[in-house]
Amino acid sequence: MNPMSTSLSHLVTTATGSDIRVRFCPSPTGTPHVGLIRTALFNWAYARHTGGKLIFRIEDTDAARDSEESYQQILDGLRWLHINWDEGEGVGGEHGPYRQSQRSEIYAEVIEKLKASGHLYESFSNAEEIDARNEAAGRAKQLGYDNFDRDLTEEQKAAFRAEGREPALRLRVPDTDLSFDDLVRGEITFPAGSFSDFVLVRPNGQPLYTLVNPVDDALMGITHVLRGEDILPSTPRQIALYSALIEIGVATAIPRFGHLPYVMGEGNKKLSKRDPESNLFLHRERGFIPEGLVNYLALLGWGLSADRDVFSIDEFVAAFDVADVNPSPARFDLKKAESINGDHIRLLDVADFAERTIPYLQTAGVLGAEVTEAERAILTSAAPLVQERIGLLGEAPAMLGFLFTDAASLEYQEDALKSLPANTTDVLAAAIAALQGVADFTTDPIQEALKSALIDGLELKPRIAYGPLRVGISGRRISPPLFESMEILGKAETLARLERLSALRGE
RNA sequence: GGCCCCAUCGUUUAGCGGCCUAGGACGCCGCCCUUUCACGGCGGUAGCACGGGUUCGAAUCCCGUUGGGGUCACCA
Repeated sequence: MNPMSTSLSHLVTTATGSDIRVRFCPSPTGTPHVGLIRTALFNWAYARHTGGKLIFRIEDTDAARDSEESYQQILDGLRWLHINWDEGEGVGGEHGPYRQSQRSEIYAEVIEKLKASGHLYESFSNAEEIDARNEAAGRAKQLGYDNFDRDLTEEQKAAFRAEGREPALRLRVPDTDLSFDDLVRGEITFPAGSFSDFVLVRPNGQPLYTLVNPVDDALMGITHVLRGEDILPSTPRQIALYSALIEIGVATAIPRFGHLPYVMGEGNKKLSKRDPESNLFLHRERGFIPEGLVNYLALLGWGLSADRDVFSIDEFVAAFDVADVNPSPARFDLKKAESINGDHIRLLDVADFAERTIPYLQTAGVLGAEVTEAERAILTSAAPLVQERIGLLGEAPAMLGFLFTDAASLEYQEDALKSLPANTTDVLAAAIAALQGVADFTTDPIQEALKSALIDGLELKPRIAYGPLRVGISGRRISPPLFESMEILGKAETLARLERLSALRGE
């Protein structure tokens, strides 16, 4: 470390184990993004793993963009994924209120202390003036603020006020290098001059995120800040603020920071709110189950072990350590996510699986709001048949729909009809004749009867023989296993369906 | 442009100096199982960005280059 750098390491928290306090502090704007949820998940897992606490705070200081609806959606999403918290909105705690919009007096007090101690100063420069000065000085204008107002005299300030201008408040940052030891990236140093005095309070007295976020973390005793890597460049400023807060007695220590890698979309860009895959609820609507999505999200920048990537939430918590997070960005791969989800669906207890398909069947109109005993019985019989062939619960309606209708209303899919071979009528006739003779209408006898009539008798290939039957009973080319499906439908219904298709073909 | 971060198969991840002629998973391609589709099983495809060092030995450490990303707001 060079002699010009400031070592603040003695001010950094030493909290470990159950003294660890992490937080999730979303800004309620829009629908929850999977990247946001991944951040929540890692914070949660770290708290649970260490026995520490997770604090849930709402950063609603942007009245123009924040909405109650978005807040409700965040709650909904967290609850769905079983992410709970120990302190904060909804559960209370000794550091409340946990909504920044309700903490104005607290900020006002901190601002006063910061002003009194000389850490803040009045800045009258506006953006145009800053640009103009940079240009005049031959400095790139992207360099931003030049600390121009640091040493304004009282006369100069009075002159600005006389013009009717009101000052913003900036923090005086140290003119030295600033380093910190990132939990996922290791030592990071920002050279002196690469970060400048920044605005904490608007001229109208409104505190900005730059102030309230660290102040709340300090007041709430946050020890570990796990957040997206997009705010990595602002960390030196925050550390500067922290050291000021410690001096005035508002903070006791600087937290440790861990910057989580981005969640990427297609190409080389961050998964944007515009990308449908970024929408948490879209995944739920399509039939991701919490176990599957949590597992996949955990895989974005972390791994359980060298040879396993399907694991339970408990296993995740038991093994998770932010130090093991991979610093490079991860791409959200829907195919892989669905595969993981399918594995979790297969892991479900069959009754649980059946229960979870109900909302999807209702949304699709396959089942009504009230599920009858008869429907439930059908679902119970059919669940094992589809559980191992879908990756998303949203596939259930298409797979099971035919079981909840009758011969007259069954709809045939166009591609299914097209797949019918020329001798369909003969196949159907032979199958009907064979099935009429089956007394015990269960899978095995059904299979035997059809095999002997169609495969042995007519010498058909299974594909040719059973294809028309599948279309006849399900209306689709793809369905749960045929004989089992016939058993569930029952003899009369099965025959009625085969006859209807036969009649249709006879026309 | 300044500053910062990142860099192993198409994707994700293992690897933290010798176990690596680089392992797993998804995807893709074959084959098997089979009443369709799946599931499952077997096999295959494909990667250490480049260049210098350090070392007996480098995917692993250091430096540089290149590439990608982020950030430079009186948004959060």
